[in-house]
Amino acid sequence: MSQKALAKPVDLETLPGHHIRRLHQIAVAVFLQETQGHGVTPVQFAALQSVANAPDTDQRTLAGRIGLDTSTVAGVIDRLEARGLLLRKPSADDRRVRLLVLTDAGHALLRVVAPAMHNAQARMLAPLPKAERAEFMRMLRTLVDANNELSRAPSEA
Amino acid sequence: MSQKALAKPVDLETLPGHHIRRLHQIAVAVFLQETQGHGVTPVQFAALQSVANAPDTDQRTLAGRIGLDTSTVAGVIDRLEARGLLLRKPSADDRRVRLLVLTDAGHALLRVVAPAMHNAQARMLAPLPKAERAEFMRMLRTLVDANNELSRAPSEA
DNA sequence: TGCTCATCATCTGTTTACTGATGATGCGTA
DNA sequence: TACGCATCATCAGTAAACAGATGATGAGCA
Repeated sequence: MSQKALAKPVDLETLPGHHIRRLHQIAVAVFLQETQGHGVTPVQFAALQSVANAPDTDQRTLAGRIGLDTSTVAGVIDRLEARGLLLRKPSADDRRVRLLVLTDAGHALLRVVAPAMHNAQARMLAPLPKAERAEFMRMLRTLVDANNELSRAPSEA
Repeated sequence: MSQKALAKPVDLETLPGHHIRRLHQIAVAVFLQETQGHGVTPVQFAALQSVANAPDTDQRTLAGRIGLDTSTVAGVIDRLEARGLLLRKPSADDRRVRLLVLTDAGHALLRVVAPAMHNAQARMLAPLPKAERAEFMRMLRTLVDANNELSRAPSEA
């Protein structure tokens, strides 16, 4: 009876969270492999592309669009600005705000990286039979949308 | 013609990697919410549970089991050891190796946290109709298994 | 036996990602 | 107009996650 109670074994393989973490690691690895040489991370790409799609947005809005904390965005933008890919312009309307715009170098980089990025996305889903890929994406979207408000920077509709 | 070429717009919503990143953020947030007060992260839980399942494993093997870099494991174990949840014992056979074992406190914590962790997993998949949850898990597993060797610390079979 | 090579753990440095706090500014209302 | 509160960006601190390098040890082979 001096035997201490041991924790019940739990198979990590049965836990969704565990696989989601692993898949995220893999997604990042594939992205970096395909875009290697350009020195862009998935998050940096998302930030650049989002600013390209909608110039002159403030950092808070960008954070909402790509699903990041504003403090995380600050760091990401710091690095992109340091590399001359994007600019922070003061806003004429509100002196708290800094509006984001791509530089020519930023646009050029996006154009070069885009095909590699699309390859990465394709490679990631390739192990699923073609018919199941859309299904997987649909479920992924369902889960993200439904739980959206749980992360600190919920994507705004 | 002085017009510089702009990057083609890309909808981030169509990119698997983007949603996978978001879902991972959500999974972590739900886990922390459910286990709040115990101060355990998902990765720390995985490390503890894995050592509980198989005591006396070295850090390299643990890294493989939970899909982490050995350098990442070093940090995770540092924090768990500092909290007295686990011990690094020198191995009698090989002086390079440090074998991991849970302390009583480690076992106790696992027992307390396990139900909360299971709640978190259930909540995460709840937005999918019951019938689709197993399907989602199956696809997840397919993708992770197929791309396993891409991450730095591939899980060993 | 001694050399080379592999292996285990660790360290440094970078990027994401969060919490919680702070400074500067804007805005509504008393 | 002035006060209080909200908002935008940022900072400090902590935790994952990687790459690449190093130190200590083990193991096979000449």
